[in-house]
Amino acid sequence: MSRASDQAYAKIRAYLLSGEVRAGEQLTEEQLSQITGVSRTPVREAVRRLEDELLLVRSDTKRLFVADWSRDDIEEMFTLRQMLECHAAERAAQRLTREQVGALESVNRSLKAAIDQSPPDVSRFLEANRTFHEVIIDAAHSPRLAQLLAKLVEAPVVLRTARTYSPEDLRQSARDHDELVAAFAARDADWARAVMGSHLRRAFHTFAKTVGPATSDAEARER
Amino acid sequence: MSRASDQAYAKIRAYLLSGEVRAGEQLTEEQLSQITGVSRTPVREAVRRLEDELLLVRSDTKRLFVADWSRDDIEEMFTLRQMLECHAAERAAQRLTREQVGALESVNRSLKAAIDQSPPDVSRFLEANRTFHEVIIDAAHSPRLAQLLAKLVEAPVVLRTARTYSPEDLRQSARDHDELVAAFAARDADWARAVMGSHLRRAFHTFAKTVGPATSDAEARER
DNA sequence: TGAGTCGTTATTGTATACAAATAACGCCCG
DNA sequence: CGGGCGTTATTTGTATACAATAACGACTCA
Repeated sequence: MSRASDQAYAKIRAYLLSGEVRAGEQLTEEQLSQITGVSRTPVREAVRRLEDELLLVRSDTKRLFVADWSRDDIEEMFTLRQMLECHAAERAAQRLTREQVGALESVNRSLKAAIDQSPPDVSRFLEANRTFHEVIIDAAHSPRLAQLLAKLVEAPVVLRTARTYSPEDLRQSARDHDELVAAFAARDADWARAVMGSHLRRAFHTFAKTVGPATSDAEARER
Repeated sequence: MSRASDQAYAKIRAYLLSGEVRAGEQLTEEQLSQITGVSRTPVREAVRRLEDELLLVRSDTKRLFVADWSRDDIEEMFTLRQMLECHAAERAAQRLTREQVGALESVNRSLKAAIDQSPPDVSRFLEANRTFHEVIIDAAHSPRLAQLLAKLVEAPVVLRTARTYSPEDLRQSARDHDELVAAFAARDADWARAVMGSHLRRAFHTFAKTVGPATSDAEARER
């Protein structure tokens, strides 16, 4: 993408995740233009991307607000991600080359190395994790699937960056990845799908523990 | 949305579907600005939406081209839509109110009326069909799911508008809808999912008949 | 002849000024 | 004192000029 609008995108995103701004708060393009140091034109471009990722939302009259993700929103997002990424794993199992499986192994070695440091290198872990899932999605050879998933994956990954992971959570992730690699090496699509499913569903619960309890549809409607 | 950029969006879309322009052809923002009668600023906004819907694509150097949907692209899209819309049907079965089920029945009556005209009123059929699926997606109470589906549904529906449907295809659609209503009335999520699955998969084949034969991954790579 | 480089033209990206729409405020009237 | 209404201020939307970048073609030098 273009230089200024990319820069704007990155800065606004960082700003949203920094905690300096509360969910539901109004922002103006002018403000963001000052924060990012570029004019409103690229800011508007960046804002549209962030709207698409649901980090920003617009009121019915086009005013801009920081999105407010409830626990239900997050669960919904994980559910959709699981559905799509299980499909990706299934397709990938039928299409991954030997080299790509090797690449997955290598990425996962890096992921484990990040865990084994003390303290664990969380950002390196997240990076390796991201790459691992990316290779699978690429191997699924489904550009639209990749595009849909990109949207879903972005939001929570970033919300997550600030969170603390228990070493056990990290190790379990690594074990899941190992099992995925085994399923891929065996070209067993069902196995791959199943492992991916439990991997992501567990990730949701790990994530949800720090957010709060579930609400029923009826309760949700009251808000 | 805003007046000029909406107008630009509608006009460009109509232009793309009119057949005046070939797949793969390059377009410039300037051209589109002249066609739509608005300046490049709202054109750029419209173009972004159309890129998102994959009716336009950009080269690596940001030049703009008319997207070229292969049969494989279309199949991929239908597969994803099926996955998501089956999920929507399942959720809707657990959430639809009596009134909403009544609304579905009513919409489907209108759909049948459109078929029974001679000649069948295809645009009325498409409109009723669209509404029918919309009610279901709404009832699934999953805004992100709705958002993802909106993207997938848009492209083929519009490509389709010019096509001819056989009366038998239309009647089969109506029967599927009837069965979906029955599944919803019985609150049987599995049934609803299954019917939705076959409904959409058949729609794909009906659609694909007019496009051409499938290609293997290997053949696809050669292009 | 063919690859590489420079200059020209076409196209996209950004800044800015202004127009339109919307919210906020205060005023008047009941 | 409260509610509707008009005015002002804020915010988003659009047009336009200019800057940056990429494609194209001609020319040069092996």
